Amino acid sequence: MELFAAKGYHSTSVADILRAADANSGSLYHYFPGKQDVLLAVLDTYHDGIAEMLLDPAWEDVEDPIDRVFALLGRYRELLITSDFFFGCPIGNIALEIHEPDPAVRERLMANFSAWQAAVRRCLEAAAPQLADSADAESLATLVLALMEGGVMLSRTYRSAEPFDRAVAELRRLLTLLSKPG
Amino acid sequence: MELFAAKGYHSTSVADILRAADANSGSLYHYFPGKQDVLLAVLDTYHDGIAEMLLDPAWEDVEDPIDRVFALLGRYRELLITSDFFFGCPIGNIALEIHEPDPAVRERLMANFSAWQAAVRRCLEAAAPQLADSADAESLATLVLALMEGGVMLSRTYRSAEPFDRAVAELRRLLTLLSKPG
DNA sequence: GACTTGATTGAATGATCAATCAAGTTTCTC
DNA sequence: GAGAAACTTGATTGATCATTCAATCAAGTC
Repeated sequence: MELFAAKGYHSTSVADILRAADANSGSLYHYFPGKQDVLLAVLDTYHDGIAEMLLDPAWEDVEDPIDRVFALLGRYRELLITSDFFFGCPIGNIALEIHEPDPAVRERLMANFSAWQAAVRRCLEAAAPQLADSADAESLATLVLALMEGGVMLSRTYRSAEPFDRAVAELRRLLTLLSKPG
Repeated sequence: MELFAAKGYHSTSVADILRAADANSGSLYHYFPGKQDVLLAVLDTYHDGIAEMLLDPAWEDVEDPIDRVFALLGRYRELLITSDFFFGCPIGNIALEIHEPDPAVRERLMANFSAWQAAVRRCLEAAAPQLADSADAESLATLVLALMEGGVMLSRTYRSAEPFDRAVAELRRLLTLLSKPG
């Protein structure tokens, strides 16, 4: 079902899904009204599994909230490297691929983005004591998400971790500058 | 020819192109070997016209190099708003849409990204006297590009300028923190 | 053991796609 | 102005797409 992540929505034919699932078209259309509903189910699965599939593994050995932000970003870096820059962020891919998204699709995309961003925001709120009072967790979390999506896009295009690493390095610098002295 | 920006590459059929160009299929295939070569020509046009079409208009009344960075970002914000969040960054769209890009396509995408980033880098280099010595123009320019692409992606999905504005606000903060005191 | 229900099969459908090509028209060349 | 080259036309092709559907099958239920 993670074909959409690899090939995108439009480029993944129903035949591809059937082959991957080892099923027949009739079966698919018995369970799903159409191809888009398969996408909805995939997006819901992502959303429901963000903790178990993404956050928990990334944060297993990381306690410090700021380190957790970078551990999360590290997951995406790792995915880029190990897939030879083939896989990026599945949500981001679909978000840019579907240009006039159905309300149901857009709703799921937003929910996924929001859940990711909320996880980062909670980290930054937990790190509030270490940060300058003027630091805005919500706004910073948006920056982290935008930077991750953009960084993944660039690194995938260049087939090099360098753009991603540079963007993350500058985020590190921002958070360092926002750290309370002492 | 800017259909690709609106609908993306795959979603733009050759028939769409023909209708927009008021031409027939035979004419198109007289000038282009195939659909992908139309995309290459569009990407080259973007690349060749980045100064006249994007940078010059954005910077007409802006001299300060840091202000120019934000004026450039403001262009994308404006495009989002005026198109009712329909248009984003055409290069970013295609970069994420084409998952296994032909080398010729990928080369053009990289060239477009690099030209954009170089323009920002030159601004930051011109602003070097105002900035802390440790500021890295190349790395910061990558951050600006990633942030723009990610911010546009989010704002398009949410159909709200808020994510874009938040990411830009945090960039502003970073550059403020990097400014030399006095 | 007759009947119902839900799941599965895979060929068929019709739409759409990029690309082709033979026939026609314009423009250029001398 | 004749002939060649460049360009245009639009119907056509074959591939691929999402979707449908009549049929078969397996597992309960009374």
